[in-house]
Amino acid sequence: MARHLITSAIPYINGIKHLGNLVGSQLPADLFARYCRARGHEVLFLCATDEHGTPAELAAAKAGQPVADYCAEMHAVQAEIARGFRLSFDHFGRSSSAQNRKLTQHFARRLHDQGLIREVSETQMYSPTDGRYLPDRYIEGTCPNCGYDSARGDQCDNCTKQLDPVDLINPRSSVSGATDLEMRETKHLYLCQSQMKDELEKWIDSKTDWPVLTTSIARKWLNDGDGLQDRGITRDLDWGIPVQFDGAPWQGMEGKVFYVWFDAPIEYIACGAEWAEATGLDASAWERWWRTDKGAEDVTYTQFMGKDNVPFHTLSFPATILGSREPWKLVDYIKSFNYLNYDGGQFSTSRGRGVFMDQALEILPADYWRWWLLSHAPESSDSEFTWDNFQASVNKDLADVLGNFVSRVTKFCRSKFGEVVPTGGAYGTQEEALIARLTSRVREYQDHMEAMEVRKSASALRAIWVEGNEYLQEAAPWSTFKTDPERAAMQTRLALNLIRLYAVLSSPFIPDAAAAMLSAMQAQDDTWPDDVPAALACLAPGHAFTVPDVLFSKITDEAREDWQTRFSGIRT
RNA sequence: GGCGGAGUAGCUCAGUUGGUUAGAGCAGCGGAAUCAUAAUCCGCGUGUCGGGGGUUCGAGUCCCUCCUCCGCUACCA
Repeated sequence: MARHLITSAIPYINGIKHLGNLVGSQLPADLFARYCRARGHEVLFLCATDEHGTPAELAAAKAGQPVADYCAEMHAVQAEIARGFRLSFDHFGRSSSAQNRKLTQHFARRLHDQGLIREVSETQMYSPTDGRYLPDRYIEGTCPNCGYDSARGDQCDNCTKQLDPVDLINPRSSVSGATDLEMRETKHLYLCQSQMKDELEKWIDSKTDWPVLTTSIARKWLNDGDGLQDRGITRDLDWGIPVQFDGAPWQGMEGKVFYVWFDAPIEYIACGAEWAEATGLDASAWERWWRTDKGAEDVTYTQFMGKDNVPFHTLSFPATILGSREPWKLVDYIKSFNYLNYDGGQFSTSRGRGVFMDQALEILPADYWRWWLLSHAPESSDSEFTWDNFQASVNKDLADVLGNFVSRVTKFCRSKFGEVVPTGGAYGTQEEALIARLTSRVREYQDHMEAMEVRKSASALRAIWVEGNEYLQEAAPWSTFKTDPERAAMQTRLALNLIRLYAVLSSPFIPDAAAAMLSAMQAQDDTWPDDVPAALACLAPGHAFTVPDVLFSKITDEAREDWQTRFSGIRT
């Protein structure tokens, strides 16, 4: 039995995520976690909300709520949706937790003690009306280059020229519209990533099995321009983890907080501590996952994320871990994803374009989405969601191939033998051949799952389902029943056992349907079929079962057209 | 602008270090079967592999160039 620590990129607290966000991290992480558990491995699967930063403050202000209340509420909303998608986190934490505050301050102090933090004095745009410093992006004005009057402080959307906020003509706050902006001098802490460049590069170079998408992004940041740059890790905000020495004052840093990209990855670790507390365990329970001096030396740590998060997970966070000179667990494998596009364009949170997680669950059960998203996961390149493709894939794979298999087998048995596994008969050549094919296909499925090849895993699983229909077509128990009832009994018994086998194999992808199949078969045994012939003898002659309701009803053309229209515009 | 990714069958996508007639699923066409959610199974693929040029005995794969789309560009997270 191996030990797997699995984390999904932590979603930002600001609003409900869309399907592109889901398929890029949480869902494949869940697939892998469920698979590892099914294979009998020990798993700790963690995710959390990333709660700090300016967007959270602004969203809270817009909602007329204190930011802490807003985050608590949104965390509960996201947790509920995660449950709806059957994301099997061992803990869904919060980056605003006491545990993360403690750990983040601890790491900052360690890095400071190692000489990896320096103070930088810089000037920043301050808005007295808003009572806050404004990130470049929240300053608007007229572009000095093209005259566009809504250029942002970091870049002009019209001519794409990169800007500095001081370049803008008539700058104003995009938060309040205030024009009384002033430059103020402020001090910030920088993490000296440049000092760690060689160490990080060596570490990346050692990861020869990582996907090119992951390492190429990391190398680009390491070597682009002047190489890896030091990075500011503090901000002038109210909402965040105070810049302090383990709770004691940090000279000159009063009123400042850590930047979200410093504290968010540390939440992966803190989430373990939250999990231990929530389950009534002591610190050693999570430290044996996270500290190589306290039992984590045999842990395999896998992170899942979209490609936009790769730099922080390959460079900034490892710099924090390595720079602490403490024996924290470093990531072993990073699985990164490209983007899922929506019907010819991007999913867009700000424009409300596409399908959001809450809306998806309102119109269809989680398994439909899980199956389509995973079987079309954007692994090697960006991929595309269209309603036509979604309807066709789901109807064919889930309703016709798998769902109908369960129906035809259980209903045939009920009509000929009753709702019990029939007795009599012995395997012939068809059955031996089927078992040989299944054994090989199950191995193929496992290989893809272990390699985290999501689409290939889905395709291998589907091929296993198809084997059942092929067998039935060839064996034709409805014909043999007329001439050789014993043989039909054996064929039907085998087919019923296939349903149980499919439930076990399919549960990482479609947990609800898998549970319904097991329940219909009245089977308690859900152990992984390492031995296919044995697994197909699990339901013995005389064992009672029930005919389940339709597992997957089909998506009608009317429904598809309705959704196509409903989700084409702006979310209200 | 710089960097990165992508462009393969009507659709969604595979194509490992260049190597025999470029693949899968869906859709489509033909057939079989009638247990089942009109669900299944079998058979059927000549597609300028974005355009052009080059290297090679051989290029979807390597090099150059052009076109198109997308992402990132360090204070959005």
